[in-house]
Amino acid sequence: MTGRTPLNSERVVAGAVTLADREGLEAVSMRRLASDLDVVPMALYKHVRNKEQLYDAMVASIIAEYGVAAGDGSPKEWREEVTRRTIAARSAVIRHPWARRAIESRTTRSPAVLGHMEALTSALLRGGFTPDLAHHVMHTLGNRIWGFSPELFPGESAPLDPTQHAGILRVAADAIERRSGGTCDEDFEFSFALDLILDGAERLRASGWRS
Amino acid sequence: MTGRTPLNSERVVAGAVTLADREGLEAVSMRRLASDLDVVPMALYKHVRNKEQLYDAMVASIIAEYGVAAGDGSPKEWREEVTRRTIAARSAVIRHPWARRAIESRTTRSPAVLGHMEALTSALLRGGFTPDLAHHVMHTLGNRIWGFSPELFPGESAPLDPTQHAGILRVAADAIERRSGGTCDEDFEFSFALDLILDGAERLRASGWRS
DNA sequence: ACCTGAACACCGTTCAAGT
DNA sequence: ACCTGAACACCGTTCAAGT
Repeated sequence: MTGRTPLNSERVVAGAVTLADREGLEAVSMRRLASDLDVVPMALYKHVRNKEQLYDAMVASIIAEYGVAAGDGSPKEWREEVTRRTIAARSAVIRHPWARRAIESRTTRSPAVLGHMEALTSALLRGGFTPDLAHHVMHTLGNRIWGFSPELFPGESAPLDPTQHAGILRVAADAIERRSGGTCDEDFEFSFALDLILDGAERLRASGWRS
Repeated sequence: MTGRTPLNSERVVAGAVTLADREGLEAVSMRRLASDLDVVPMALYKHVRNKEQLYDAMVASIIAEYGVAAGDGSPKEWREEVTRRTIAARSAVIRHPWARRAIESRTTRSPAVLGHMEALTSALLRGGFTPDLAHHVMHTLGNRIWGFSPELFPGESAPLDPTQHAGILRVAADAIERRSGGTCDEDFEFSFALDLILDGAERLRASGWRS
């Protein structure tokens, strides 16, 4: 009964992704994954060199989802292209909450990573940006190109009580929480930031910016 | 000889920071820290509840450096204030390379975290931003308020060879690496992004932006 | 009352012994 | 040649036994 379906790297990686989706990244240990796959721990080492390389493969499989979600139809106007791919990345990262930490922990430039960066860069170049300016704009977009919405305000759940935090101003607490406008809408924040940055980029491009 | 200087929470946290500075965050284990402090592992639990709380304390001690580095003199014009504090944060994070991962792993809103957010928010409010717009601008600055410069291009060391990556365009590879302008200057990228975002913020403020 | 050695339930990975 | 149980060197944390 053990090993009915023979193990291969795809099954290993898919198992790791499923496990991370269900119980978080910290649940993904070689031993636990092996037991989920009904296999002895050592068997995994036939298909992945070590745990680091397993993480690499998990990240690659998530980034592959970016392109799929982006549709990849006919080439669009640069701004639409950048927006579409970035939002696609964001939706993949939202589907796999562990992906953010996993992506940030990687230090190797995988083909998947490069492919995504090239798609965005090419859109900017086609849109008339110089290589220099395109590079700076990519940096300004920063982690947002990976679909990360900076979680500025960890633990949003508990309301911020100024009386509990010595000296914090009521008006500042309100601004931090944006209590006036109800709860903070992450989708809105993401596209607000994207628009502000792309507006700035377009302005620099149009004015012929040089370093 | 063991326990010559009696242990206290400050010594525990300082020891953890030193250890992380020297050997990285992953070297900070309760057992290893205990042995560095010439103490039995269990002794640490008298001063920190568990490892999570030790991380909390390490992060708090780093964020405390932000304010120190920022000088905290007389109140400045909003843009100078935001820039100064953000750069101060960046320099602290550069001094402690593990800090970024540690800060991002925290989920509780500590007084140190709140204090930094309040200082930035207050500067914006004093500068004439509405609480709403101040909130959105904070989101747009994103992780940069913690001094993180998004490491877009992991493994920058090895030059990007287009012939090794199927289909990547030479011109895109150049833009990604910015080979034309020499190596990528992280300091320049950080202040370029900061300026672009603060320019955009100021424009929205001046035009009386409303959602 | 305080302190701590041993134990528990885990890790990632190696390696030698078994088929 | 392949597979894998046991082992190694670690974890964080608990707990009971010793002073």
